[in-house]
Amino acid sequence: MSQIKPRVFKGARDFLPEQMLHRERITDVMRKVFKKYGFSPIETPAIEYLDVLAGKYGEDADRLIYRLDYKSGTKDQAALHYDLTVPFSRLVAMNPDLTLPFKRYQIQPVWRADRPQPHQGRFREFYQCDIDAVGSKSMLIDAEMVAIAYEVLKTLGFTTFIIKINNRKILNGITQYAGLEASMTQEVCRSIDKLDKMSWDDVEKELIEKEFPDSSIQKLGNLLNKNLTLDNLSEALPDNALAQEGIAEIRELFGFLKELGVDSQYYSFDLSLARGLDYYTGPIFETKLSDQPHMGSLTGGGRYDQLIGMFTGKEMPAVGTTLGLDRIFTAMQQLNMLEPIKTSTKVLVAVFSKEEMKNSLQLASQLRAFDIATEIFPEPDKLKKQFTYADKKGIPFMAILGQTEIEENKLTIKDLRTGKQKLMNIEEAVKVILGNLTLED
RNA sequence: GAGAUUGUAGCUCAGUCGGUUAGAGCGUCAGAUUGUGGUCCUGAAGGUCGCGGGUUCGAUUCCCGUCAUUCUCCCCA
Repeated sequence: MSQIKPRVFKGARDFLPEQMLHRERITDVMRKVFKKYGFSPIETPAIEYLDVLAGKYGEDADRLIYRLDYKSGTKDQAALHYDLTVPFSRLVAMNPDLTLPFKRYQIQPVWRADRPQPHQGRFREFYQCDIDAVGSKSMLIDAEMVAIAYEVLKTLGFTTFIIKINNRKILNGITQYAGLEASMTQEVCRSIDKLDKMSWDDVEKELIEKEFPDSSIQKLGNLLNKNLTLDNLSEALPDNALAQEGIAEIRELFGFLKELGVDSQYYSFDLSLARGLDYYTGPIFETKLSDQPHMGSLTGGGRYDQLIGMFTGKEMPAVGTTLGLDRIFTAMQQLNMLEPIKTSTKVLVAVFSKEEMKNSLQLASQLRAFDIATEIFPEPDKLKKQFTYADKKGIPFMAILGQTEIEENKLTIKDLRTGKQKLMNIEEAVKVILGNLTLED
């Protein structure tokens, strides 16, 4: 018989319970925080018409969209969504009667056809956990994006992250100040972006290689060869309306962050942050781990006031951010933040014989009525085997209900972690399993 | 897309300066008084040495190609 070699698609992964339990916990934290700020869930199809997606992200990213063979080359060509922001914008365009501001969250996988790099948390299939709000230009919404990212990461136990904040308007202003075409912003940003890894001298060399005019490079150098604060930058560009507008926005945003109670050691203005996606128009943010520099950004987002207009012809302000589940999960693995766990079952009810099975089933029902995650061994078997099963799965308690217990109308509970066990009634057993009572010797 | 790295048991890796039956640890399974696991002991199963070709009396080992993997750059969640 011929066999097919089982394999997973490159850059995609299977998740076993020991991973999924953690991933679910992470998204549970997110959902809770998202809802706390008034965001409501939506979902959009994994598949979209190519023309909905194409031309929104920029040339490089467009190439990474997974196109589907189905009806290739026609207007109806399909593709897997590359992110959740563009499909969401499409949805907003198709639902003009949404009550504004509309705040939604969306947790779904997205697909990108680039080279996987697991160590950096880079995959072809990965989950984005998006929050976006449309219909308001208020910097308070932008601040909420940062506040939510902060709260989620903090709750998960991260201590070394930094949310970098910049503004597309400032970057455009700098390009303008350097006497370059607006279309060059992307290229300038690409070099500016490297300032967190390279010195200005090295970036300058690169700009020379890219054949930027000397005068422009010099002007860029004046701004970039030192770590500029927002105030320094403002003083350096007194006549640049674009940059000043961007600076004012960031100041307002920072003000809101302070009032929202976000600890200022976890965010900062960073001129070297230059997010590549084409659709950003205002503030942009990105989270890095200072002790995991190889790891890609954990979160990223920004304001995109023009994107929805590409579908409606009418400008509609919007801002959002995405929390990268796979990045967060991978970082937590690498930082040993995840306790090994294989199951959420709290107790395994042993089964002695066919006759005593109904007693075991009854006990299981009683325990479940107390919301205790209970498993029952599916058939009578040697106790040893049932213990081994519980031990391997990491189930903390065994409930033993044999002839002796049944006669006394009690049961034996054993804590597999300590090895202690005791004959008791059901009420007592519930307390022990829930951790409200400790087994004594 | 550019460069580098590695490919031997389910996993992590030894090893053969080219030579007969390729090893270990962990894991898996089965035993040691049929109401007690995780420690210990005994035993067992499990490998076309990535694939194709070349050199050779002989290749898992050397050479070429190929596929795959991982890492760095680029970019991103």
